[in-house]
Amino acid sequence: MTAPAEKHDVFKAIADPTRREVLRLLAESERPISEIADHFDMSRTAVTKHLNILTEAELISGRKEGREKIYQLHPEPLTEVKQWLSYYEKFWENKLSMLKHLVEDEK
Amino acid sequence: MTAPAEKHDVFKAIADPTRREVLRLLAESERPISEIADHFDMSRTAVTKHLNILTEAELISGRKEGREKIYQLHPEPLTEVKQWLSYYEKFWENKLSMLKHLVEDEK
DNA sequence: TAAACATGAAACCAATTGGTTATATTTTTG
DNA sequence: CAAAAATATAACCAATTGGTTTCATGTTTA
Repeated sequence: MTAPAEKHDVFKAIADPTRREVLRLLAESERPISEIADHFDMSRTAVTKHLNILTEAELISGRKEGREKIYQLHPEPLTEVKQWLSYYEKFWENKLSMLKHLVEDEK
Repeated sequence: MTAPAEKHDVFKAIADPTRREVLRLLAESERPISEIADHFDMSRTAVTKHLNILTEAELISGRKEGREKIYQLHPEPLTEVKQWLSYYEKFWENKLSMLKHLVEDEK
């Protein structure tokens, strides 16, 4: 009803350091595959597979432009991670407020 | 010099839905292995492996108490994910503020 | 103390992951 | 048009992942 049964969820997509680096590159600017691949010490084909996984998680999308395929960032799915994290923030916020008490007691 | 060369990084640790569920359970309260395992449709041994991975990421820790091993949550490493996310927040902040407006309108 | 309980550890397995090389297709460009 | 450029696709492979079953060990407890 809500999510379209995502094949690769965003948590798995960002689990790989290469894919996180791809996201960082595309945050700077959109890029064709070959330019992305140049940043890594692996084959273009391997990079393409990572791009496919990121695409399935809807974190990026590619459009064909002439003989190139240009990929761009779509950060929206990261909100799911942020929401998940927010549940745990209270645990370290408590420690912060405890710390705040300590600090205030010292005044 | 800083981090002790973590074998399993936190991004990989939270990539698995079973492990995220374990974290949620331990957020409620600390629990022995058998009680954690009762929540899943898999063997206790399989759950133990997930607990080991979470332990290596320092997201949980277990102490032996009699014949039980009690695990508890350590959410601190999640700050690494939060920091990573913060880099991308600027990209969706516009959309979030739109959402905030919607929520506030409902009050 | 014997049985039950909780865990640990080892061996094994299928599927997935992350990579490779080789070949084909489409699109410029000289 | 022929060659170069950019990508796509397929077949393959080793390592990792996520699970299993079996057996051993330490700890209560009846």
